[in-house]
Amino acid sequence: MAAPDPIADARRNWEEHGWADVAASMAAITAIMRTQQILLARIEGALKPFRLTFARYELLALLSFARSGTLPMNKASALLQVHPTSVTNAVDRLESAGLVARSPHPTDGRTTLIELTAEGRTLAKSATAVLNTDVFGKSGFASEDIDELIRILGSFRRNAGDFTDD
Amino acid sequence: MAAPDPIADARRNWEEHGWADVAASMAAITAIMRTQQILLARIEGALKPFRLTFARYELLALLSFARSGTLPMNKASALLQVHPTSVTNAVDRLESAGLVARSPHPTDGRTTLIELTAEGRTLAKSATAVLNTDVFGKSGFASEDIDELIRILGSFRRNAGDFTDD
DNA sequence: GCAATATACTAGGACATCCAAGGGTTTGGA
DNA sequence: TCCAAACCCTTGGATGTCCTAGTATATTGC
Repeated sequence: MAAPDPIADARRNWEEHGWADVAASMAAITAIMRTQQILLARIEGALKPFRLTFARYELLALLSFARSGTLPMNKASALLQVHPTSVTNAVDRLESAGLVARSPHPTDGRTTLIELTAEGRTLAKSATAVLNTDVFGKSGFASEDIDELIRILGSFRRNAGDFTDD
Repeated sequence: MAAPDPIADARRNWEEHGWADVAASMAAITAIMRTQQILLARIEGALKPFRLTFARYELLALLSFARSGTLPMNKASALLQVHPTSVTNAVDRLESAGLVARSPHPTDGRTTLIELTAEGRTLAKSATAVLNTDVFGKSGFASEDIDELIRILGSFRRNAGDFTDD
């Protein structure tokens, strides 16, 4: 009836095959991968009733916090840290659902602005409430561990060039 | 020239909109998502010369550690913690590349065994060496932080039902 | 022994991500 | 002024993941 930890198994395999020096690092990275998978599944589950995926939700949330309620596509791509084509894809679907609208940039003909519709704003608010209550509010992390995670992962991301201190 | 941290921005937004109680949790979870994205990109980059993706590499590595060099599809699905159709997909491509082979289970007609070919075993070994040297060996995590991550994420995964202590 | 239930794998479809390439718009240096 | 380089978005293609069926094989219970 035992359900052993596949990551602990992998670590043992690494150690037994001459890679003991990187076994812990491998285990930590694999654990991050798996944790992300679990969290993403929870998030997608919470968003399902809203007919939203996490990618689309993130875009809606980003727009809802923008002062003007609009953002250029490339800005959204940079802030969400995803490929521009992923934003195109998300906007296509959100636009079909009537949650956002595209409009040309007033002065730069290359740029397209994304704008939240009233319906999009309402849905973003509802989805955020559910996400906060059902996922973030019940993450399963101890609160000291949350601070540790933010510190460790923040250090990693800064080191990876994800952002710089101004 | 500042490149502020998008996650810190999001956390501020959360706090300013009445969700201060879950803002830290949101930030930690978002950081996990982003860290996974960065790590996955590194891994895929390291595997590119081998014409392998991470999903396919994981399957090869798993097979290379199996005593007999073979595993039933359902076993692989359970150990990799992915959907059975994902394994079907990976095996299809690995089989096309001549790295694994399917064979019927000797006693259970429902089951298909995946077997590593000689070529697959060689490639797995080379890819592992590169991954260990270029990714796991240069993760960018402090070694005390690696232990912390393993502890925190291990606790989370156990809590999430990912595994049980025997 | 045979029908009902359970298990294993695969086919088809929806989504998301990235890369490569193409067409339109701006910008900046000759 | 004018054209090349830079920038922005979209299309098309490859992968991967999951879900929902559907087919085939095993196991169970009466």
